[in-house]
Parts: sequence; C-alpha cells; structure tokens
Amino acid sequence: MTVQRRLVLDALQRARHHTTAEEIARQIRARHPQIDPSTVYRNLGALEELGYVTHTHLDDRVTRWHRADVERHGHLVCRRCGSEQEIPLRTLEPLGRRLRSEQGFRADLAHSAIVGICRECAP
Amino acid sequence: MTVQRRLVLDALQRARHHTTAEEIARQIRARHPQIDPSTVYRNLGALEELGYVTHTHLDDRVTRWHRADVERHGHLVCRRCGSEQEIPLRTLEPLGRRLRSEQGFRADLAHSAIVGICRECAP
DNA sequence: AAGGTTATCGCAAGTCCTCGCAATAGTGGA
DNA sequence: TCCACTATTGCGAGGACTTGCGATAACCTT
Repeated sequence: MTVQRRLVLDALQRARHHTTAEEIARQIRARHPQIDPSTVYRNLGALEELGYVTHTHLDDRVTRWHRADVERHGHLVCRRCGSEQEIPLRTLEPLGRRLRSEQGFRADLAHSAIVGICRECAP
Repeated sequence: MTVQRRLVLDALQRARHHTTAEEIARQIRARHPQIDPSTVYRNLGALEELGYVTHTHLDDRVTRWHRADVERHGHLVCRRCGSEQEIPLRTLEPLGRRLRSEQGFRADLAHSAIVGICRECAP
C-alpha cells in the first residue's frame, strides 16, 4: 500500500459514489501535483483486483468508480435525456438466474447500465 | 447522401457485423486517404440517427457498429477470457417487460453486452 | 546493513474518439 | 442559372484513458 494507492482510496472514500478517474486525479493533484494521472488509473485497476473497488459503465465512455462495499445496484440510463436511475439488483436477478442455468454464465448485472428511453421521454 | 457517407455504409455492408469505426476508417482510407477518420465517426452517428446502423458496447471501450437490419441479439462477454457469446433477445425479454411495467422504462437490451464469467472460466 | 529482486512510479507517446472551426459541397428558390 | 442557406467536410486540438520504458521505491534474504 503505497502513498499514491492510499490517496486514491481516500478520494474514493470521500466521494459518495460514481466518481470518475479524472476527478480523483484532479483532487489528488491539487495537493500532490507530482502524482501522474496514469498512476491513478493503474491504482484503480490494482485496487479493483484486490477487491477494494469496482467500476461501472453508464452510457458514455467514461468509467465510474466506487468502493466495493457500497450496496450494489443496477442502473437505468435514458439515451434521450441522459437521466440515470438506480434500481435494486433484485429486479435483475431473475435474468441472472436464467443466464446461469441456461448458459452457465455468471452475469454481473450491476456492471453496465441498461440503456433505453425513460418514462418522461417516451412518446 | 455524400460520397463519404456512401463509403461508410458500403464498408458496413461488406463487414459481417461488429466492426469498429477504426476498421472502417482504415478500409476507406486505403483507397481515399483524404477522408478523415473524424468524418467516419460523424457519419456513423448520422447513419444511426437515420436508422441505417446501430452500435453496441462489449466490455472494452470501443464501439461496435453494424447495419440496423441484421437480426438483433444480446451479448454475453466473459471478463476473464474475453469470449463473446450471442443470445436471442427472447431470453432478455422478461426483464424488458418488467422494466417497462415497473419503471415505465423502455430498455434496449441489445445495446450493451452483459459481462460476467463464462462457463469455462467459472471456478 | 548491504545487495538483489520485484512492484510501482512518473513521463511520454499512443489509441479511440469528440468537438470547434473555417472552408467547401449540396440544395432550393427567385 | 445564380445565389443564399444549410449540411458536411478536413483539420487541429482536446479528452479519457492505456502502454512501454527507465528510474525509484519497497521488500526480502543473507
């Protein structure tokens, strides 16, 4: 656990959730300008392998990071207005069970958002 | 329908499916080096709005493009070995209906791959 | 405590896009 | 057919990472 690694973890602790790597790097570099963004990216990956953090993908190309101990949940994002909504994993579990029994595939249904059109944007 | 747009559509026609924008740009630029990659990206977006093409996201950050008239299907990708598997949309439909009735959300379940661990990689 | 081994770091360059801008091409009307 | 108007293009710069490399730091072993 290096200084850099500690700083990344602390920044994630402070942020509620869904932080971007760039935001973490920005915060750390405000106090420690010598720490390179690539170090932040690499440490997020390392902390993920160690089981301390995880990431999710919403509908853009930026990765969202959060501590592994927050309650897992699914995401619904509207491709029209961009709104995000959290849904309990429970809702997705029947599909998880089906993929497990039919394909032997252990799906991580919290990993990627489900994109579509939200109630407000539906015609 | 400009020359450039025609070329993008033709390249997609030739490719079976799941092509990347970069691959399309590479093909076009082999014969027409003056055509900028950004034009290819913009035309993919434009063709998508016109309903000719769609894109999906597997587990990396690169976008996969295909013609809109190919049969829609879901994707399972293994985060361990990277293998991709196609599954009929039918399998995902119960979840689609549930999100529709419970949240009023019209999910596009073919848009993003479901990531997890495949049968071969499961411990 | 010194030496060797491995992990991690900072830097620079590369990848896959995205966006603003000025120049150009296409289009519809007088 | 000429002109105004809009759409599209090429180019350059920027964003969010990713990777290779040499230097440095951490962790053993003796």
